[in-house]
Amino acid sequence: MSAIKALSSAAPLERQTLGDQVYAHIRRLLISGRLAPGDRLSLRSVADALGVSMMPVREAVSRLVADRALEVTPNRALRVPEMRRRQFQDLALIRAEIEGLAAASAALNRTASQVTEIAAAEQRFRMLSRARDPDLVEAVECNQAFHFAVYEASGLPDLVEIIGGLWLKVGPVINLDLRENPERLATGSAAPLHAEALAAIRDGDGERARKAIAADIRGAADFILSRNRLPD
Amino acid sequence: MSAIKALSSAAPLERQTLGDQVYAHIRRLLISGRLAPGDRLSLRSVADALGVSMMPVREAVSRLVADRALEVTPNRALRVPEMRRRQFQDLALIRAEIEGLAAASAALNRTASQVTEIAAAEQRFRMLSRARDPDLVEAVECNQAFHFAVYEASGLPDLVEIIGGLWLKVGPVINLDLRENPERLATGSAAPLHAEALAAIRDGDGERARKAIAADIRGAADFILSRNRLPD
DNA sequence: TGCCGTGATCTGTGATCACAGTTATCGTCT
DNA sequence: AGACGATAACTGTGATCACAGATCACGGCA
Repeated sequence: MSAIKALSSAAPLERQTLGDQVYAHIRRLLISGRLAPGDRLSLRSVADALGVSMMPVREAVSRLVADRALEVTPNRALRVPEMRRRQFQDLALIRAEIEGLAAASAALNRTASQVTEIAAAEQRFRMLSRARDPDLVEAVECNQAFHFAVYEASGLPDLVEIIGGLWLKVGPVINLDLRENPERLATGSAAPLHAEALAAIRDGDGERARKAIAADIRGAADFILSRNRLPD
Repeated sequence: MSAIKALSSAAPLERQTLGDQVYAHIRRLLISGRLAPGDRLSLRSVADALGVSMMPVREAVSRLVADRALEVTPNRALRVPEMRRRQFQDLALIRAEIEGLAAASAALNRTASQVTEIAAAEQRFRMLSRARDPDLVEAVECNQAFHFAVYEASGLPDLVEIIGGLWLKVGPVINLDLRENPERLATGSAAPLHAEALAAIRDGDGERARKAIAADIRGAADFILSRNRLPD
């Protein structure tokens, strides 16, 4: 009996179906901006590219369509949705509020190890934004790592999931912009606001953390809106 | 050419696939509480019950699983997730903030016709909560209609969608509770808080609307938590 | 040269089959 | 009678086939 106990105790074992893997793959492509608004896909081409059958792709795509991260037009065309200017503004407002809530909650509920993790992510991003010729893909990933380190520290997994859905929508726009305006990394106010958020979370000051994260989100959104690359 | 113009102007034509219909069907069952936490389903039984093949059900279920409205256990069992006490508390906090934001936004952005629609929904709910032997299913639907009339008036469809996902999670718990404690309809503070929210939205007072909706949500959640029917 | 019909090709959607793994049932043995 | 074990039924997952509808390119008519 002890052998069985030993096995069962070491088996969290959440299985990864092929559909889950395909979902994670396309999701990464979207958040990192490698799939840009307007890009078209097809179930069969994705299936061939990933070396799987059409079924797991269908499962993954149906989830992404439900998330509004992809859309199926009435013409049966599958593509990354275009984001209208108005919608991008609205999403920035929503994100500032929701991610601000997560940051405030993180300041109140974070554990010590979470603080060190956030600090490490903040340092990585700061170093990268000061580098002479920063790797943009890495910068995007570092920014994401910092933000979600904060959000995870909120202790509200349902909230983190909602934020993940929001990033899935704005990811293509934000990262496509960063790729075209790399100077924003150095000149933007992201790095100091991250440092401010980290300090607030360390001090347990919820309102200060909320304001820092909200300002970070609004700053990036305002920059992109000023470049006016969005339709409408 | 004028004939073509006449045709194209009258064709929004968003098609409803079978998968969409099955999704909407199961979603209604969940939000109205007819599928309770712990209930088990199977793809084939649902397909047979709805008279369709297994495929549309798979598509609908995969979306609901992504929404955490259903779960597939490692044993390949498909069921409505149990909600832990802590998660329900967290969701109430999140809902108060997010739905409060929607209410505040509604107070600032609502149109005249939206105000009349909200007022109509408020009146229907008030009448029903005062009735001697109220139809519980209808009461649940009226409550939902009022809340979403408010949220729609925010002019933020992305926010409404997020709230829909939250209701999908808490729906089974809330409506199961209401079914077992029908007296809460009359004794609870839902009706006056709805009236307060309506008045605030009519006056364009965002903060008052936010507080009223947040209080409504917290009131219902506190009642359910006091009944202590949730595990953990 | 410009426009429109037409067929080949590709699209997502739905149905059916195959399979490995689990659960439940029933018969058998002690 | 009670516990065990084999077998049958059922589970979600994945692959393959079928189909209606849409797109695109090519060719013929004006």
